[in-house]
Amino acid sequence: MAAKKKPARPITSTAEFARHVGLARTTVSRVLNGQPGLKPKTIERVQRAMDETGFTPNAYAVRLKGKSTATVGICMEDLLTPTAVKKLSALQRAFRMKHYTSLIEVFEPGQSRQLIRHFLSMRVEAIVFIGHFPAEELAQRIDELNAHGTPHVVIDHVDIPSAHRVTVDRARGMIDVVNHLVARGHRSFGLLGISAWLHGKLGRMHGIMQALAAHKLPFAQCARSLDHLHVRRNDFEFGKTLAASFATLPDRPTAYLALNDEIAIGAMHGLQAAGIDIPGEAAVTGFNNQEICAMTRPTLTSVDQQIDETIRVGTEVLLGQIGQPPRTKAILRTIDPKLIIRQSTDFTVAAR
Amino acid sequence: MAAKKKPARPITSTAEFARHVGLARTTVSRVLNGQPGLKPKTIERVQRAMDETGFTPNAYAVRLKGKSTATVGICMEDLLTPTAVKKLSALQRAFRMKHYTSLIEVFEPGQSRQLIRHFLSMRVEAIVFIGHFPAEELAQRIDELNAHGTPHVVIDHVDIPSAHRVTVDRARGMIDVVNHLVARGHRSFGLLGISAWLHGKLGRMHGIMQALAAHKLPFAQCARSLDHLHVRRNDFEFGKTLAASFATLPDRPTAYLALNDEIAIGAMHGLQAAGIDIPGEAAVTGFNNQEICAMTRPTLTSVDQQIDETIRVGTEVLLGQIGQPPRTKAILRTIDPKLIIRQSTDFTVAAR
DNA sequence: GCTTGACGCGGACACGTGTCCTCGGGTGTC
DNA sequence: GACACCCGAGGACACGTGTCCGCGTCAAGC
Repeated sequence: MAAKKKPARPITSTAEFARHVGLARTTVSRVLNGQPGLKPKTIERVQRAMDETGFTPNAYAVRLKGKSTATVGICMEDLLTPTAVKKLSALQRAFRMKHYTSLIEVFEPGQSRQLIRHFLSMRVEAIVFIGHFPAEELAQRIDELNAHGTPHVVIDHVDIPSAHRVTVDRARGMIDVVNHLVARGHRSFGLLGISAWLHGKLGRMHGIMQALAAHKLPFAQCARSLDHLHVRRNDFEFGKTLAASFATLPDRPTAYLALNDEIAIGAMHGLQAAGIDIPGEAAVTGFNNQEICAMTRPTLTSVDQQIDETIRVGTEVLLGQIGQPPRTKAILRTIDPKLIIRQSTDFTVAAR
Repeated sequence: MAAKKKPARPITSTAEFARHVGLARTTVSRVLNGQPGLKPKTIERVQRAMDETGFTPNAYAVRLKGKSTATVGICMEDLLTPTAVKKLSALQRAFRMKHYTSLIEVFEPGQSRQLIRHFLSMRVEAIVFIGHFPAEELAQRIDELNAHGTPHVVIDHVDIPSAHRVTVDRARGMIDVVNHLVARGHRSFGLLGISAWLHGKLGRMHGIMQALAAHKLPFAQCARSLDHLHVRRNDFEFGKTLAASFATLPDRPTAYLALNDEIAIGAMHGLQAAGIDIPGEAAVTGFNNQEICAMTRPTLTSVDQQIDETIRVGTEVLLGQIGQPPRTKAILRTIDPKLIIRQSTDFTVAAR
């Protein structure tokens, strides 16, 4: 097709390329940048030579000279959390649509300073954080960005007051969950991986307490956690282990609220292994509404994060800062989640 | 902490920064590049000023001048396939360890040429492809890279003869699966999403045929596919739909081999919904051995891709090309998968 | 007081590009 | 044949950095 020859050394500069085509360097440059006043035949000659030689202008030289880099940095908690990666995917697509290039890197505790410096040295126009991070370390990075005047937005991690944040309202999600379970007759709740340190008023715990209070159910008596018995993780095994512990309790709860779908599915597995029927003897809820929720036995009630909406708002917040004077007040936008009811809670408990 | 002041405009050049510190630009540059012959006190003065001002040298200017960009391009099929993202995660970590920066982009059919040009303009030292792509389009890109002299490696996609490739031996995986199922007494097999167009000798179909032949089981009579009845996808729903179709057959197979775990789990769901017991009345196998396999009911027998090993070999192949004369012969390295047996196949069928 | 280093200064060049400018050659028009 | 006009050539500068080199300054050692 295009590239037939094997140039021992590829052409690396416009000057060299222009010599190869038999034109002046400036002429080639004007073709590449679409300037007017050129004979169509000349343009076509350059195009063809580019295809043949595979020459590409050095982006570093272009960006050095040019005003804008059209680049954003994306800092990920990790690349293994499915929902975080989904957000990354949506975000990267959104930026590509707007002709921004994304630099994607993973936040390593203790190394974040270097990472941000790398982004800044690449002259990114903005930085996005996706996921949960060590709070004080992130807060330092945000303060530095604010001082530096680089726009940013933090998605999901909510307890950095000085940061612009976009997050699903997890409290709202848990309120919906609790209301649903209470309506099904449940009065005792096991918490799987949900702790009070999770993000204040928008956190899950806050929603649970608020909802229980609205139903005049005293939290201390109704809700129970066994997280402290095991090493905290966010995967199937953790849920399974927790469920095994709950199964041994004489007065075990009838409903189980998990931090995420993985823990919920693990918990279902653990409860079922102990001979407990779901949803007949125990209800279980997840969080994130991953596709797998519709494929478990029973299918899993879960809370949908509305990722597309989150990313839409996130890019809006970010692009709204570019080219604007720095905002004095931090932005906080919340997204309403959506409860998806499935079989794992589809059983009404007889009132005691 | 570090950044207290709010400079209206951040410092953008070493010259400006040097003026701010009260040193010569060259002196600052020598500090930044760790050259000898500097008073410790001077070094410390520069360090402190960097922390205070948040100044970072312009990477574009540095890379323009410097010899090596220490950058690799990673071209992903998408960011939604869990196993592909796992490979990305491992690969990015591996490169970071070797002080390479990764540029991560998604392959869009029809846009791949622009993408590779972008990588080349960023002067990447090598390019990795992860996943499955439109074959002829990828082949063109590989030819261009070969002509250009840019090292590459393709992970997973195997039917590009001119490309350096690393892949798990999927045929080997299916041979293990079939042997296992035959040993359990199965003689009839339903194929879920597995087609002959999948990659020749290393493809799944080839392994299945080879294994059946070894057991003197005629493929045409033993294996059956209903893929053509539905729109091909790779998710849970596709498996569920296929299973529903198989369930209606009077002489349905006793074992089901799925393209991946998602289809397998969907199929289990579909079969169970039709009242078919697993593994009592039907065996199901997946591929990829994702964590979820241990959490389904029953747990799912699957084939582990050995991702870490794949990535290890992949980086080895890639780094072996950098700085070397281009190889005349394409490299093909295969990784042996590992069958993980679980409940979904744990039942021995009575011989007919 | 003189010599000798140690250390920092500042000029110079190169990297590859975009853009502006002047200039010249070719073409078409009347 | 004279004129204007179009289009490309080529010189110049700037972008921010790394590096080399000669020069000045300051302090310590004799």
